[in-house]
Amino acid sequence: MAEKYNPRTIEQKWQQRWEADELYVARDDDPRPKYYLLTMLPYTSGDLHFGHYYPMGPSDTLARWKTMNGYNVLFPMGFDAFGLPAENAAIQRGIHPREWTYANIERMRGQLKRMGAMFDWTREVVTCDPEFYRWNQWFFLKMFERGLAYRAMAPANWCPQDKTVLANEQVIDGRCERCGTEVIRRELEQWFFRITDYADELLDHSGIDWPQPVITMQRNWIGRSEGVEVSFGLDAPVGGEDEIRVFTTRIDTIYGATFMVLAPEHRLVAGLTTPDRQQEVRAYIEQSSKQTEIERLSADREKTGVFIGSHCRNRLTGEDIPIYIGDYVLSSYGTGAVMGVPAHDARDFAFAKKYGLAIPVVVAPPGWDGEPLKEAYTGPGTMVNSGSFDGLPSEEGKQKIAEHIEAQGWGKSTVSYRLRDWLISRQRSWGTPIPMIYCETDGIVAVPEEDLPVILPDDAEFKPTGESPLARHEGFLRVDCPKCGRPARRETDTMDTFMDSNWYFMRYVDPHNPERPFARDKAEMWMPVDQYTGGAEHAVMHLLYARFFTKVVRDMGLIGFGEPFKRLFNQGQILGPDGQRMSKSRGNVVSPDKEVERWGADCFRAHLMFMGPWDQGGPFNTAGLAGIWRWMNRAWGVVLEEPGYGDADDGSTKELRHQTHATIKAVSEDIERFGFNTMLARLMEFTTFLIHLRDSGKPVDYPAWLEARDSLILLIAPSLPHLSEELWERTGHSYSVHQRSWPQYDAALAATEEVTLVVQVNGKVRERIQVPAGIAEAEARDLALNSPRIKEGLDGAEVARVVYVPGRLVNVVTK
RNA sequence: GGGGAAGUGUCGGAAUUGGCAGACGAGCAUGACUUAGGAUCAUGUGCCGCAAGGCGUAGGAGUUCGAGUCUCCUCUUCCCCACCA
Repeated sequence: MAEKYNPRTIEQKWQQRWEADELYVARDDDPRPKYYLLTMLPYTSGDLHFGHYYPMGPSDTLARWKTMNGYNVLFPMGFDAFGLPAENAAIQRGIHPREWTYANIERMRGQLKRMGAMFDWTREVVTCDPEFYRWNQWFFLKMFERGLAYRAMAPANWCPQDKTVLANEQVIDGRCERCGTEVIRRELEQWFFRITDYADELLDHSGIDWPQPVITMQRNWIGRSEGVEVSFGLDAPVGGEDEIRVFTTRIDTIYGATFMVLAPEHRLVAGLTTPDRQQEVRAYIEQSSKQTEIERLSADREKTGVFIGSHCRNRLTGEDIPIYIGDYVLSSYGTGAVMGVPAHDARDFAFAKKYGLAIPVVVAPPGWDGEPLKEAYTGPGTMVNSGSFDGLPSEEGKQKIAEHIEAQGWGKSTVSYRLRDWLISRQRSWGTPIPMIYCETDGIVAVPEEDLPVILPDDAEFKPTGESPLARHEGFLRVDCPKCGRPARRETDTMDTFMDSNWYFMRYVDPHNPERPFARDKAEMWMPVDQYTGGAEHAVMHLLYARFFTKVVRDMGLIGFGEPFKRLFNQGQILGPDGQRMSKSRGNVVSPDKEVERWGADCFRAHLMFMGPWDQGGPFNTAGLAGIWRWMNRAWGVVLEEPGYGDADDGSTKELRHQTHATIKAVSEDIERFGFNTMLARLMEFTTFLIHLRDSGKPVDYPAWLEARDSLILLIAPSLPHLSEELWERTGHSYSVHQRSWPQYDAALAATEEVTLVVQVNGKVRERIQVPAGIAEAEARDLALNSPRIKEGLDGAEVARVVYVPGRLVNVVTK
């Protein structure tokens, strides 16, 4: 009786040996073709949880499988370490965020190692390490030089009591989470990246193999719309401007524009407000400044607005229309002004109803009889009440009116994007300092490259005062102007942490380079990433920013490609046993550490893979774990306890070899398409087959058994790295199974010799006949038609036609 | 309101191009074994029916010799975005 399978001793033993032997260190000078497999790095929140385990097992399986297929695989890991949770934890515990973060990294690294993945830890990247974030600063300077980083006003959540900026998650029901004061939106000067310069290029996903839903979401996010920017005249110039510009995608409806709505923040509002309207307008603006994101979430909230006393001219109709302000108009989209066409826009319709404005129809719905509309008609139709354009189909009218407006010099066809420039300033202290200096004489001055990195101070005090520790840290704040040498002050804002994830994968190729973010030859050797895996929640933000940044780095001449990730895969999300997202407050958290301790890393990883398709996710259950456990023990047993060898009959040896090669084929195909659950099902079937053969008592052919047994070990190596290594050693092979080649199948042996021919009558299955795989059509038809059950089923009915699917099915259709 | 994904036994799920619905695993049932091991082995397990047979992939229609798969409508669930002019 062989020794029993004991994951605890085996897993620890091999993990130590692999590490000592540097088995998984990727070499730059390896002659094999490269394969860069990247898994999104974890945020250093504390413990490794299911959300981390679920993506890692399958990607490690891929990495090992690629290695066995002859690739020089780069499979790095790191830690996303900047961000608000560290600051909050620091305030709560009265320690520096660094301490908290590095302690978490220590623990998480240990947990990741315990998983037994082939991460190359020599390339670990930690984003809060000055050796990493100095290059964030360097890139920022380069972008500033290129005009891609600029400063502008932008609203932020502001707590008037604490005098601080709040992140969205710090605003609870419109109030500051600390002091409960009502939060207002306040304009602050902040830094932006000009991502809109790349909007059109970012819409182009050709040449990359990404899931269609992600591409669609990015396209919607960028939100390109074609329309016309057209101006409405003002009688008297206001602040030097004598018109109001609006953007519209429905220029065909302009004859129906009966009012104008400006965003409350629009620059012309003050000048256009008449004295008698001052009070009401001021009140409305103040109220809308208190609109928080949360309040704005309700789209079907009543549309409100205030007339500001002035009019502007619809140049096409020649009529003057009233000007309102309304908070449903956003200053950040289009021109911050909207022409109100109540008949053909649902919001404008509601607005006109509420304020008693006219609703003239200018695009007639099909079959319209001239009656007033009960709701806005937004579809195409025939132009009416539109001067010389009457009678045209509205699509054609769009074209004609646009031409007319351009000819008159009232506006032009243009493109508008939903995408806005990327606001990267964060009024936080646990992030990359923005390397800028403000000097009274020289204005905004960049920190000279040789002075990088601008280091986050170690001794900043984190106290719940609501004020940024950097702004209060004299040593950090005070600096001499690099240009004139006079006293100046540093920028105290830090960068959005998406800056880190923009390029961390580039740093992996050359993680310790002190001179550059990375050496060009190493970048060219490893990049772009061949396969990226991660959660779908990053479909737009991270994945769009990283694409943008890669194009910027390309335009800087540092790399020769513009797309960072050739293939993308989104794994699903793992939920608690109750189907809810796991969280401590719900009490449904299952600790992966405990499960690993109990069953071993191999078993736990395999179970997560077996639960269902990787892109699906779903509720975790421990029930099925036992199934994997049993299978692993059966595999252990069948490998180590041999059958009785001898002169086997031809049939059984042939069947054994067929099963072996068919399994290799199926497993290879499953892993290729990330079908880990079906891959494991195939391996279970193969294991059962081998056990039955061994226990049948019949003699088994020695070479065929060895082929089957070794194939089984090799096929489970990517998914059960420890168990396979142990079995490989115990069957007398030389270390390491993870350096062996993936088994190849013989197509002839893998092919089945006999198939089941399904015979139907009028689409209903009536008979199944075993036939040779290569059966000729005529023979199959004969067999089917002459089968007694079919004759019976036909019951004398006349055969109209016979459908034949080669090697599969005969369908007899009666009249 | 817009966009995306999905709905198959008791449960997780399987089903290359439309071609045997329910692989594999869990659970359950019966039996064997002899143990106290998260045992193992055998058999069974979609529903109705004694049976022959019929019915079955959220519901309804359609295309087709044939639909879990394709088309349309309805319902349900999950995710993302959200007044985009």
